[in-house]
Amino acid sequence: MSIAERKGRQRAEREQRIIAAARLIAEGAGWSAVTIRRLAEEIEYSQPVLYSHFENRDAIVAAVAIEGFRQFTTALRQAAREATDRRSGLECVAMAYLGFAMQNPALYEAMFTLPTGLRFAELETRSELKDAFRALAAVVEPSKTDVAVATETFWAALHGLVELERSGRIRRGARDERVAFVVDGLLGC
Amino acid sequence: MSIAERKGRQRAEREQRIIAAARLIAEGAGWSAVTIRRLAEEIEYSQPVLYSHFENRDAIVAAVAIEGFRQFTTALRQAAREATDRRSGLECVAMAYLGFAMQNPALYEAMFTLPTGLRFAELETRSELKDAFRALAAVVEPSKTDVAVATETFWAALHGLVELERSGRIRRGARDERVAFVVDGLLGC
DNA sequence: GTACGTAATCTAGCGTTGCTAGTTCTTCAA
DNA sequence: TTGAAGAACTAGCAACGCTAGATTACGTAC
Repeated sequence: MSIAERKGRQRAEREQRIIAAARLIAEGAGWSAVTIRRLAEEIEYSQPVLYSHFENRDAIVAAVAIEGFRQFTTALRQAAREATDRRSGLECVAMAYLGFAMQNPALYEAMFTLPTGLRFAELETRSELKDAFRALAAVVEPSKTDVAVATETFWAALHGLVELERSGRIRRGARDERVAFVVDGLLGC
Repeated sequence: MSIAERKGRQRAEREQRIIAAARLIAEGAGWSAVTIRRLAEEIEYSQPVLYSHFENRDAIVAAVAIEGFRQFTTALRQAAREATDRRSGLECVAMAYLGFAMQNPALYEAMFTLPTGLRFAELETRSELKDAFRALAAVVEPSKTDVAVATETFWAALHGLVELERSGRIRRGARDERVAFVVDGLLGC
């Protein structure tokens, strides 16, 4: 059995190399630079090999996105741990959210903007995606109103801030004030 | 001069036909179906003709987006006119915002997601884009805090709700509750 | 009315993309 | 040693954005 095990291990390693290469290229030159040919060259295999790992290009983006959600959840949980009270909990998580998105723009794009075919808000939703939502819900939790609604709205506000700031639709620089505004709004309810 | 005028008129008409075709195809089959070849076929001219009107494909998307912003501003202003008090003003505009995005998904995508090279939050920002922001600011206006910050945050929350709802990341159906949540937050500040 | 020069338009094709059919090579068990 | 099964490669298809160069249409001057 050890031969089969070795093969499986090598295959998994190669798959990881594909995902890592995709993420690296995307972060350096944008997702349009992530082509099958470029990835094949990077892992030193021919193009059809990639299709034995992933159904199509979107599936590669999806794999990067899943990895991103794991890292994202970790970042949010750590931020929540540094908080002292409810207000600072919301603030820390909000700033961690924006920081993550700004420091990993291509990763965030894979997670939220690019077509990946990932399922959300459904039964078949992958655990990585549910965990991210729960990490947000954790700091919203002690709320009088519906926690699900509050978390969804909190999430939407943060996602909107990310997208509008990154596309230059709102001013750079007033980020702290806007976050404070969101937190105040949430605390008032 | 009338010959030159006629030519200019016909040229402008053809440009409008390109924009209309792009929008129609995008709304029916997604932006990936909007190819230069397809547009050329639609207006019954060869492909290079399109490049005498627009620098590249992105410029066509941008033209659709500009048209979208005009229509968008009109919709927001009309919604604001139907309001009786501050709360209903925010609610009406918020619902009009979400309604517009959901009824014209491809148009909204051109306006906010696709690369168009449009300038925002700058001196050279086109009037159509500034007008949309002002229509939002109008209902936020009677606020104690910084109106710019409040408007940007309001906008971000609405944009986030659109994107998360459309990509299926938050539940369908609880839209009204989330809008109420946003409005409550804004009124509390 | 005719010839000419400019402007408008088209044909054809380049380089790149995602993806795949068909072939060759490698590996392992009998 | 040999033959089957699996793994990987070569080569190429159709479609994409975009453009150089040939061709046609048209307004103007004689």
